[in-house]
Amino acid sequence: MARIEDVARAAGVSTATVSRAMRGLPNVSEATRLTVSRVAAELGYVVSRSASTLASGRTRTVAVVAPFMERWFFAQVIGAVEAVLRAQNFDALLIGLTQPTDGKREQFEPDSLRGRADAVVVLTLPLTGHELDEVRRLALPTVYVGSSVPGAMSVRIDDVAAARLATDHLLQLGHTKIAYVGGEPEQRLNFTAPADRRAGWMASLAAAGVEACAAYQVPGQFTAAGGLDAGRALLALKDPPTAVFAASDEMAFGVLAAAREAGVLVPDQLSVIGIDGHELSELFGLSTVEQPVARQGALAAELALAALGGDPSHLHDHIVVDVRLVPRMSTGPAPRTRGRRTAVTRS
Amino acid sequence: MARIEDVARAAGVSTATVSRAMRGLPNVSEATRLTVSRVAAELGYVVSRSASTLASGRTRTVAVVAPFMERWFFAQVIGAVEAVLRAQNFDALLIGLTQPTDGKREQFEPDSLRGRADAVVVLTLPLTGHELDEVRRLALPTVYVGSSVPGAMSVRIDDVAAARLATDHLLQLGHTKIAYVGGEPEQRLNFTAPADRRAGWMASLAAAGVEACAAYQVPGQFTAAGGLDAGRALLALKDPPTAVFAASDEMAFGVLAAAREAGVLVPDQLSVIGIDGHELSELFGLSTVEQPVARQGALAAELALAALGGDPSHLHDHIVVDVRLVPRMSTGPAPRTRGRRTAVTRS
DNA sequence: TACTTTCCTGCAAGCGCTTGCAGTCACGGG
DNA sequence: CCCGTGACTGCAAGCGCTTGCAGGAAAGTA
Repeated sequence: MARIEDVARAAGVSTATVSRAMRGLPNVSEATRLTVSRVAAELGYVVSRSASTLASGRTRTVAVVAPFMERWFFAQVIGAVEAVLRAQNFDALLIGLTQPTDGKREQFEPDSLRGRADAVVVLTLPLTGHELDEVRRLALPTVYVGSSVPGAMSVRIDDVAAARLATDHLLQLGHTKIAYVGGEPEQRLNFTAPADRRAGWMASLAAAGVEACAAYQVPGQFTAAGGLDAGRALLALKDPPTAVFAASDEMAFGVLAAAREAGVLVPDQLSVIGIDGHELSELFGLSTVEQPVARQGALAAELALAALGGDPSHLHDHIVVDVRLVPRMSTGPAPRTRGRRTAVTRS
Repeated sequence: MARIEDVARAAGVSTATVSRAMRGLPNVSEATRLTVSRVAAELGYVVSRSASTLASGRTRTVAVVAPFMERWFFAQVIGAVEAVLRAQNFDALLIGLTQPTDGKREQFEPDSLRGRADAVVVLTLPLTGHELDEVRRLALPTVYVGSSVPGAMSVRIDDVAAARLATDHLLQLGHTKIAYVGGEPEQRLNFTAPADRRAGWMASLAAAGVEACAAYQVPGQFTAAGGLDAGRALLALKDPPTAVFAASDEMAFGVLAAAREAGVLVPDQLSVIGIDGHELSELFGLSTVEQPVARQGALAAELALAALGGDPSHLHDHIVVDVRLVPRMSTGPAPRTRGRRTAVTRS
């Protein structure tokens, strides 16, 4: 393939000039720039990323670190990040942290990013303190999505407020037996979403003078399958809740399925609300607290690029985007009857 | 950061030996290898990817090209590809082809991959002939997922057979008014899934002696929203179908929503089946033709790695993975009554 | 006219690895 | 005792760009 030298020779200038012309640096005359880019195009010249990186120290690559990129939220965010990066001719290097079967998450090796990325976008990830330190030590612009870490940038929603919004909605409908389906109790340093959402649920209940029964607190792994299990467990209780607040729409779908399975009518006998604004929540009539998912990804990418562009003004931004309650048919007034519910079996 | 020279000096060997030792090449004594790796670890030495790439011409990177990485199928595949690559210490470079608002897909520039990836995995993508040629010209191992291209490797399902399977299922239930919700009629060279699935549908009907009514053929953009529109259109017909075969589960969800919206009972008045095996299809009782999505991604990555490993035996593999029919509650016997259906409104 | 400035451009020294080729050393066979 | 063999290791020439510095021409100033 054509090298910069070929272009230089063909254009009758030095490689230095070609380099500068190709990158739009200011100290190149317009005439020269035109010649160079024409010649480059003719020769099909493409700058060698590795050579350019080696020489300049810049990679034009942003690492996107995410667990479970299969999940809706992550896929949306990654898509948005990638789009913004691509528009600026930056590359997105995907770093997935798949959970091996032994249950322990694969160790994240921030060191391996050294020299491979100019910035890092970390999606809601239960990092250990050690890992956080390592990321910090990389000294790369870093932006967290879905959680905030001191000293880095972040984009997120107010999880506590979002959870309160959802729970308040249920309270206003007259519910008092409100369950929470969330993540693992595990407390990783910056994996605050599950804890925060639970906190919001508790705060909301407390403000209404309702007791947060421990049995109404069920883990759902943030997956639909987990939500299904959680829903089953809740509906099997002696005194089942009349409403469920799931910390994600995917878990809420699981709860809906559990209800259908048990012949429990939604929303007549059970109200369900989630958080996310999942594409399918509208179709399935799931009430939810919608968050701007793609926008968070785009913002994260923009923050990273701004930092790379040398703009230091956002280096400590902690952007909190707004959420909004979207009531749909999965939430309704609390049932009047106080007695045991009768399971109604369909089909 | 530590350079290879620092390690060499500290270990008392040449950089050449360090380089070989770090990569596990055979011609290094075990003792030396141990010393080198110990010293490297102590110094926190990390090989510079760019220098190594520049010198060797190998990038240890596989480009993953995908449209809409937000969609379920793509997210799953990408996740699987990434996991396999990471396990072999390869990087996944995400190349998204977002559709700009003007409707035309962003031009894919295979040339830009030159020198940035050792192999390419292309996910079901409506490439133009020109783009296909360019990819071919890259002379990199290329594997297509979801479609096959002559001269490259591929992993896919038999779309025609999958569609027949779905349609046959409906026929066996006694349906004859079977609609097809698919993609755009647009015929891109290797974007054969929509056409193939439609062909399967037609073949199945033909084999059963049932006419494939043109009005029963509706585009659904392969999205839930598109499926909703399609479902609405079908249900608004003078003579609506009693069954719908959607070319993807996401579209099928849309059809289900349309039915609910119209008060049409599933499966009593309308049967719906999709293709995919979407995570939520089980929860929502959607009958489907399940395909091993993650496995296709993993296979694709493995093919790419095998080719990079110098194994030429798979260079022209066209792997076709099996699908299986998973009947659920969204499909049932065709309604007996031949007259107009009465819309039943719930809630 | 002589001297700054301003603008462009070229020189050449790297950036940090990889690898073909040429040793070096210890051994065993002739 | 000499030499062929293996098994390692080191030399040094790149890989294809970027960039600090210096040179040279054109334009402005005195």
